[in-house]
Amino acid sequence: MDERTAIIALSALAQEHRLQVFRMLVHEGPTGLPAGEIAARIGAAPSALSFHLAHLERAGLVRAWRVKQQIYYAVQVEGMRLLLAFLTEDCCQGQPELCGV
Amino acid sequence: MDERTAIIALSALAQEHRLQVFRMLVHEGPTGLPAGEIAARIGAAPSALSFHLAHLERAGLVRAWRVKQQIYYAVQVEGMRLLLAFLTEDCCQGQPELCGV
DNA sequence: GACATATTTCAAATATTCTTGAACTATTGA
DNA sequence: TCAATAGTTCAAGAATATTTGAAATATGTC
Repeated sequence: MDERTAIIALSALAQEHRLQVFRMLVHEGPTGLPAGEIAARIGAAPSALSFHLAHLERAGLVRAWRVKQQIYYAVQVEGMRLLLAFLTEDCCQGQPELCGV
Repeated sequence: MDERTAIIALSALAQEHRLQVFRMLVHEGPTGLPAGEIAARIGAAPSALSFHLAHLERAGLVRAWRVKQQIYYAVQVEGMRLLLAFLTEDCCQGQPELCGV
């Protein structure tokens, strides 16, 4: 992961509604939830939610697929994993015992 | 960690200069670097850097201490650890094998 | 005390992000 | 084909965040 991508992912998570959505999807796992159900649970307008889901998807943190009229969203674990790895990369000049990560 | 705190930490990292500073400090480890050295390395104005360092400190991601006229900054690993734990909390309804984290 | 150095604070200007509501697209079922 | 359902897109306005430069603070040195 490069810095630009990491900022897209971090800014995707650094917003109240999107963080709630992300955590909801992390909790749900691979089954995912349809957009409308997510909007109802966090109490957001459909268009606002669509904006937020697009940000999370662009960041590689969630993926989407259609089932009949509904669009399901689920967490994309690989994206999360890459982000966490990027943040802890090269910790303490390669001597992680120094900082305990 | 609660949601509010997580958003402060994530938005601290979701900015080009601050992410550069954070990664620089992760790399340096507990020794840290003085504010002026950080500003010089990323090419930011002192007042802008001060603003960013304050954001990172408020987020609990770095800590600061004075040595003569200089103020040193170093990564605060516990803050980073708490954030990463928060993001992966309750993954897949407690069945992490479902999503491979 | 006077000056130099390192950094922070503040207010204004600028830039970016978020919300809203209306219009639009895609899919389904009668 | 028509109407209903589920979501998305768009443009405008509102809210937030960032940069800038000047002034202020804190510490150390002569």
